[in-house]
Amino acid sequence: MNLKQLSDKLGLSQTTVSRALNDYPEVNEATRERVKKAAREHNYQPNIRATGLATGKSKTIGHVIPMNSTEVFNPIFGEFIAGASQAYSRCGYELSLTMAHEDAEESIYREIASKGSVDGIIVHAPRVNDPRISLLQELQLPFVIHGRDSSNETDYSWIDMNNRRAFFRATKLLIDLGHKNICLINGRETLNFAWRRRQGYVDALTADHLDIHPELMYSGDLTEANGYSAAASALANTIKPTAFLVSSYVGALGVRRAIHNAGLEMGSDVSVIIHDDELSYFENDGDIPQFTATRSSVRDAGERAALMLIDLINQPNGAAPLTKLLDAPLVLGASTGPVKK
Amino acid sequence: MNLKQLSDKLGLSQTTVSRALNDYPEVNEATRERVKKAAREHNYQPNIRATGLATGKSKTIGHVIPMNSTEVFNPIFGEFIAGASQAYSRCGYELSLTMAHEDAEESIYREIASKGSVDGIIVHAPRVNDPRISLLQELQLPFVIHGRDSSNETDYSWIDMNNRRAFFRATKLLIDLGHKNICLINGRETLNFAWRRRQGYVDALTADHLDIHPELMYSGDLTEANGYSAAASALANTIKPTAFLVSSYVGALGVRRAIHNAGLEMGSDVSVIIHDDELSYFENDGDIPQFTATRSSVRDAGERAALMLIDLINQPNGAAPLTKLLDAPLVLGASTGPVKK
DNA sequence: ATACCCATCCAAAGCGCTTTAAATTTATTC
DNA sequence: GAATAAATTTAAAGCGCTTTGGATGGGTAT
Repeated sequence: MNLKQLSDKLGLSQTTVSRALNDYPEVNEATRERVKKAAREHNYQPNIRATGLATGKSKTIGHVIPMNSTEVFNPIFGEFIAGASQAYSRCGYELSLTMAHEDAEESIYREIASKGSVDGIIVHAPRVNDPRISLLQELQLPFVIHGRDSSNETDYSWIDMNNRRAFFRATKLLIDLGHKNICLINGRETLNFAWRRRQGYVDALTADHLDIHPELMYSGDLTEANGYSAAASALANTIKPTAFLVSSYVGALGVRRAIHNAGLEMGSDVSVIIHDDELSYFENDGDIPQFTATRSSVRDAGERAALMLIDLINQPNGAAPLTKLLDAPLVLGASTGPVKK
Repeated sequence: MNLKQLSDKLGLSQTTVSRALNDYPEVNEATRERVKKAAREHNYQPNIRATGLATGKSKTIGHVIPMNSTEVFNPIFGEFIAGASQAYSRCGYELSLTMAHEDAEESIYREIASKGSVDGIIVHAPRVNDPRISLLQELQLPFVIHGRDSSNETDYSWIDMNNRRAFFRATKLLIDLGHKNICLINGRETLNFAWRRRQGYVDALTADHLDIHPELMYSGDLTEANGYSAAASALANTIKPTAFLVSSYVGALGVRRAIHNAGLEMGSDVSVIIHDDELSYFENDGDIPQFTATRSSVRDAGERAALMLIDLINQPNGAAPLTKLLDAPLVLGASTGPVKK
């Protein structure tokens, strides 16, 4: 069923039917009701490509997920997108997903822009000194970044949590508990979020005049396996950590395994603080959460980011960039305690 | 830059330019080269909506992810989609993602179909007696299911692993090791895959004339937390299990925690076999994998499913359904051993 | 009754592409 | 060299929608 068929059936012009359905004022209320009823009955849906052609809008938002050579698909992306899609379905947008391998990244973004299949895009996992920002500015495609690029001074829209601050506070807590050898098991530090978390960690140690040991700092894709091997090798180190600061729940599961394997108890022998993105598969709550954590819902961030982008798209051109900084409170769980003498 | 501008610049008709770019035979080779060169230089990309309107194809595949009230986003979906998207980018397709809440499921599928925004869809997480199959058949939209509905006798395209067989073999291995009280920690058994896995488990017990204890069978979203609480309560049971069969790696991480918390050692005190979907965040390999597992790559399944669907779309109508059954070999790891007397 | 105003509704153009039907040019045959 | 066939190219229609620029007609003021 298309517009023509529907309007023929109603004995009206396509113009009137189209206007009735899109709530234009210049159509009689009785007519509008009649049209809407018929549309419902015949299950009429305007062809999205035709609408797109006519309006120049696609009502589609692109999400571009960077893939590096390790080919790891981070569950965080899924959770963020689940949040975003709630906003999309409320606002009548569709979601188009693209995986962009690092080596072809620029051409992928250019192609998306020139193909005109999306009205805007969400940029995931910004790096330190990320070339995508200026590229997208050049391409004139509205975008919102999940995260920031601290090294970029230009104006752009982003939503992020306060990574530096969160890890500063987490480190401070461990220091206050008497820990001196605190091992940081971080995400890839070419990524901006990880870089800022490390800053928070370093700043807190510095503030308390504690030594910074490079051999206590790990960085990489935070898989369970990597969390395990980082923690295992840290525990075998000459400078033996009494506490771990882990950038993700999943990585912390590996850390927990390493701690157990070393015959130690988490919470008493060794303290652990994680950052908890509140992934639905990895809830860390309850009366006493398993892990002490800085906490910030990535699903919520996804929903907010989507709404910001939709705002951006609907604003007249040259709109001021939107930004949102989320706080990640520190939640006490069972995995931290005073250092053992 | 659009077709008209490009052809004006070249002094050719739109027809010829379009044909040159789409490799139609009726255009002079020299002309074709000239056109392609110009297109490259001006970074011309045909407008996808216009192409779609003209051809009636959208070159887009829809993935519809079911969301139930627990709002859990399974990492498996992400991994499957990562695989599928490889096929899409090779074949020039886009990927459109929709989250479908259970209560509005039918209308969402209907809307997708009538809006015509996709050429076909991938159906995730089929249930036992899944109404979506007949719905999609009625809607005449090509589709491939990741999984099957064993209760549906009609012909449709699917890709699945041999769930029953895999869990039969896994159970058999545990029985051979002397285990009698084997606890099944399964996914939601309204989902077909989980239902079939349970069949395999029950069949193996039955084949060896072992008792089937309902209190040794758990079913639910296989999160870490649920895996933990299921295993913890099983271990506190009067019929104390000496082995666990866990439907996912993530769930098994919770089971592992429960085992440790009970002061037991995995592999010696308690055996565990999991199903390993080879999620990139949860590798279970190495010389001796952490867990003994039935193994099947869900990313690979995603890629195959995508190719199947593209085949289906490009075949003349009334094409025979495509099906693919993947085997899930049993891989020995460190988590299994003979029962302790 | 006349002029003017709204409230409604409609015909047709246009979005950027593909494809049919036809025209034009070039090559081949006798 | 005329007739015919083959190779190229083009004009124009059409995909399904929105939107511009009128029509149409009843209501109101004069």
